[in-house]
Amino acid sequence: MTFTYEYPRGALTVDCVVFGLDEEELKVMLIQRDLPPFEGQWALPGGFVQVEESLEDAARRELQEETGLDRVFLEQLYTFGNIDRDPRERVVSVAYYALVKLSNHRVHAATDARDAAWFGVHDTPSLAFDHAKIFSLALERLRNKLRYQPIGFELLPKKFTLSQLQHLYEIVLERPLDKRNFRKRVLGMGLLIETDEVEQDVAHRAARLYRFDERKYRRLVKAGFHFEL
Amino acid sequence: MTFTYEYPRGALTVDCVVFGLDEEELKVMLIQRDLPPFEGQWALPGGFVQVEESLEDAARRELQEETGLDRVFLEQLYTFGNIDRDPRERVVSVAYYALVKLSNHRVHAATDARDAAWFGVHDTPSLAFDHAKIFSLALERLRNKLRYQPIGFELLPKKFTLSQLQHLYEIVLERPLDKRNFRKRVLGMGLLIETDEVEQDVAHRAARLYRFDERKYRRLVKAGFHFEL
DNA sequence: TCAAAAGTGTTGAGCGTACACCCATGC
DNA sequence: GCATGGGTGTACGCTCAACACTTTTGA
Repeated sequence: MTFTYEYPRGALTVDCVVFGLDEEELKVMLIQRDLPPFEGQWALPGGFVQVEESLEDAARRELQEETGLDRVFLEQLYTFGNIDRDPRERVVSVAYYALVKLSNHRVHAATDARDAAWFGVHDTPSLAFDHAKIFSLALERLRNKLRYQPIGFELLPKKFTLSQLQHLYEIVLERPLDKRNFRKRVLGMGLLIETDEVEQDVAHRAARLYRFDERKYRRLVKAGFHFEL
Repeated sequence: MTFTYEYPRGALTVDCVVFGLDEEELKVMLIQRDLPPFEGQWALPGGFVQVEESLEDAARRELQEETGLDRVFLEQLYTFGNIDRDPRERVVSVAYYALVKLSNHRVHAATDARDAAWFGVHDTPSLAFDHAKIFSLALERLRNKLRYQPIGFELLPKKFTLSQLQHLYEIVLERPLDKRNFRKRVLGMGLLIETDEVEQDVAHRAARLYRFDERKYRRLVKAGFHFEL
């Protein structure tokens, strides 16, 4: 079966830059292509948008199919449409970036490690197509957005310590932060709920666990509040 | 002549939200459609992306063809890909927003006023497709971006008074600003070049004209500076 | 001389930043 | 008891916001 049009049409794809946070590093999920072009090279997960699915649905489907990731934070990044970005034909790609709680998903990546793996963001292999450009834009966006939107919590488990949160910011922004000032600011916003639990199995004083108060955040935003850290 | 593919392909369009600044108001350029669907309704300028042109080229070409605008500031906004956004078939649209110096372009809009016209952003007619959504996202983006990037100058003539600049900010942000604080901040950044000219033909004391120092701004950005107002 | 907008400084409050020590826990 | 990170308060400087009058020019 074929489909015929009066004018030539380019193909449309989605590509996803998936970020996860290791203990010590910000990571990105890459897959190893097993079809030409760029066979054997690493690339961002992604693929063709089907004609009866929305862009975001396509991104989620591809993530699911290629990496096993599901129900992640996903936001549109930019659309790449240079003529020669794919050697085969004209392909326009809508890029998304995703944030995942790596601890939840570590297993998937490991079991399927032959063709999907996490790389430190400073330690990526050379990428197929213009994926290096997409990746670097995503990283820049993440750094900017982290400062004025509470998206960092998407990278942490539901319950986390203030130190974990601080390390997240230090790792992504690549600069040290003062502990007392950080805690003052973050607690001062009133968006963290103190749980009655503490860390387990640590060889020192156990830290208190907090949750992000999503409901309260939404309410405050409607009232004109804007997060900043 | 026809073009045949193995899988069905959606169409790809660009749409442009063009902003201009009147003396008193922020305006948006709309065109009146003279083909179905939505014949006779107002819509954003835009059209199909050709297979051998980049997305930005397509946006510039459509702007030129439909509104006569040329060499404007243009930046990608977002890509809209819901399945039913076009009643005919699947159409994905890459939206751009543009900023123009309205004084330079007022003539074009006027001479071609049957099918292209400026509307106050609070006084727009109902729009075809999902263009109302695109427009409102563009407006939101403009308001945010104005605060931390020097894009406002794109809406003013090359040489402008500090009052014009302040009014621009007041109109777009929709709140009054203190004159002395505004001048202090904006001059304090050192990005305005004082010319030796003043306003002409005003019925009161003529204000000094300034230019934005684009070269210096670029240099500062490379050194880590970030504009904020 | 009047109208209309240009231009100009100071002060107080609140915020961000820098900084060091004791505490709790597990080994 | 010691190593490891958890948790806490203060003081200073700077930036931001509030605020009113004089000057220039053309009509």
